Amino acid sequence: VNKLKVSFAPSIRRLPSYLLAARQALELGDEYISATIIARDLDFEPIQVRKDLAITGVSGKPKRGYPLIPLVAAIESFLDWDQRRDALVVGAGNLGSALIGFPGFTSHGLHIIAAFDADKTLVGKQIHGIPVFALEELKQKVESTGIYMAILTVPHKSAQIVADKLVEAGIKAIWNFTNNKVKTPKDVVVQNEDLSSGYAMLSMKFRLNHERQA
Amino acid sequence: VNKLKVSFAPSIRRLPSYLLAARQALELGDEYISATIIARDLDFEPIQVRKDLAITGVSGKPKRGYPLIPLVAAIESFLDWDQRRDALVVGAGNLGSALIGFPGFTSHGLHIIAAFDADKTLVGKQIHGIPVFALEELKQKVESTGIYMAILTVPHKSAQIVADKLVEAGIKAIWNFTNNKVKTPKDVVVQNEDLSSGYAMLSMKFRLNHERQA
DNA sequence: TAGATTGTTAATCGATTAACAATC
DNA sequence: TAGATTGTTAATCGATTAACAATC
Repeated sequence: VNKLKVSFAPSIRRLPSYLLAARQALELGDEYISATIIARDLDFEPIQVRKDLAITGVSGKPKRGYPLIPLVAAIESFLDWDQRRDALVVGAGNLGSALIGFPGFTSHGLHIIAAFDADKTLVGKQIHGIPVFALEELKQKVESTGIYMAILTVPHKSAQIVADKLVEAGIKAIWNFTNNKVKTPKDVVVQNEDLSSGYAMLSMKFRLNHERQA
Repeated sequence: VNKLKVSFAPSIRRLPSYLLAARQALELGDEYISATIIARDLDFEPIQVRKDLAITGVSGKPKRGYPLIPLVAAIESFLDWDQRRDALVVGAGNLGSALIGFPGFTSHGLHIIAAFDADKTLVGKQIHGIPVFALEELKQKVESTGIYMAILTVPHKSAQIVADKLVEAGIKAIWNFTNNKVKTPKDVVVQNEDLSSGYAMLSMKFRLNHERQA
C-alpha cells in the first residue's frame, strides 16, 4: 500500500544542504558558488552536486559556478519551500515540544501553529507560545484552519491509532517521528523519521572504524 | 576526508525496525516471525527482509520463520546494542533536552549521562535528572568517565567549533543533529541526522501525490 | 588565450528484485 | 504429503562516477 516512488530520492535529500551552503555564501556577499566548492564543504563529489542541481533546473556558468540568487530560488521552488506552510504537532511531549521550539523550520516555510495531546493536563497551556489542544478538537481545528500537514510525536505504541485520527480529520501529509511505521490511504503521504536507524548507522560506523584500527 | 564506507548501509538502517517488530512479536508470546510477516508490517518485500537478516547471521526455519530470541540477539549483537553505552549531549537546548528525555534510547543500550552547554545559566541545573556542565569541563569529564560518544545539538553555526572541541576532548563518535556537516579526523566517526532532508522528502512526496491527482 | 567549470552521455557500481532449489 | 518459507545465485534496476565536449 501507500508506496509512492519518489524519483531521485537521494538527490532530493541532499538539496537542503546545498540550499544552506548557498544561503551562507550569499550572507558572505558572494555572487556565485561552484559545485567544486559545495562538494568540498559537504564532502561530496563535484559531479554529484552538478547532477543533483540539474534536477532543480538551475543553470550555471562555466568557470564561475551557479548564481546564488537563482540557485536559492530554484531549490526553494523545487521543494515548495517558497511558500508558507502551516502544520500541527500531535504529541506535545519532549520531542514534540523540541520541534515546536526548533527555529530552523521557518526557513523552509514551515510554521507550527498548534499542538495536540491526549494528556488533559497539558490542554490549554502553551509551549513556546503555541497553544495545546485536546485530541478531540483535532478534526474541528483541521477543518477550520485548512491545515493539511501534521508532525507525529506520540509514543510509538499509539502511532497508528493517532495516525488514523489524523487521516480521519483530513490531514494529507504526516511527518512521523515514531519508530513505528504507520499505514495511511494513498492520498495521505508519510515521511518516517526513524532516529534508531541513524543510531544503527553510528554504531556500525564506530564498530567498523574500531575494528579497522585493531 | 572521513568518508567511511559502511557496507550495506540501507540494510543496516532497516535492522532497527526488524528488531522492534521482533520484540513486539515476543511480547505477544510468539516464538517465530517470518520475513513475510515482517514485510507486510513494514511495507517491504519479503526477499529484502531475508537478505537484510542474512547479514546478522541469524538462520530461519523453512515454513516457520526466524526464532525470535536468537533473532533479537543477533540484531542486537550485530549493532553492538547488547551492551550499555554512555553518551553526552552537547547543547542543552530544546532538541538536546528532548533527546535526554527520550525513553527509546535505553532499549538500544544508549544512556545519556551528562549534558554540556555554553549558556552559564543552565550550568548546574538538571534536565530530566541529568546534570548540565559548562563546555569548559568537557575534556576533564570525558577523561574521567571514558565516554567516547557525543550527541551534538548546538545551533548549526557553532557545530564545527563545538565538534572540534569534542574531538580535542577525546570523543570518537558524534551523532550530529545540526544541519551543518562537521569535519573530523578519521578516527572519529560522525552520523549526520539532518532533519531538513526528511522534510525535503515529505514536501516532495506531497507535491508528487498532489500533482498525480490533479 | 588558457584553464576551470558546466552539463551531457556512457560506464560502473551497488542495491533490489526475481527465480528456484532445499527444507521442514 | 503438500505447501510455505528460507537462502542462494542470477537478473534487473537505479544511483554514482567517469569521460569529455562545450563554454565562459
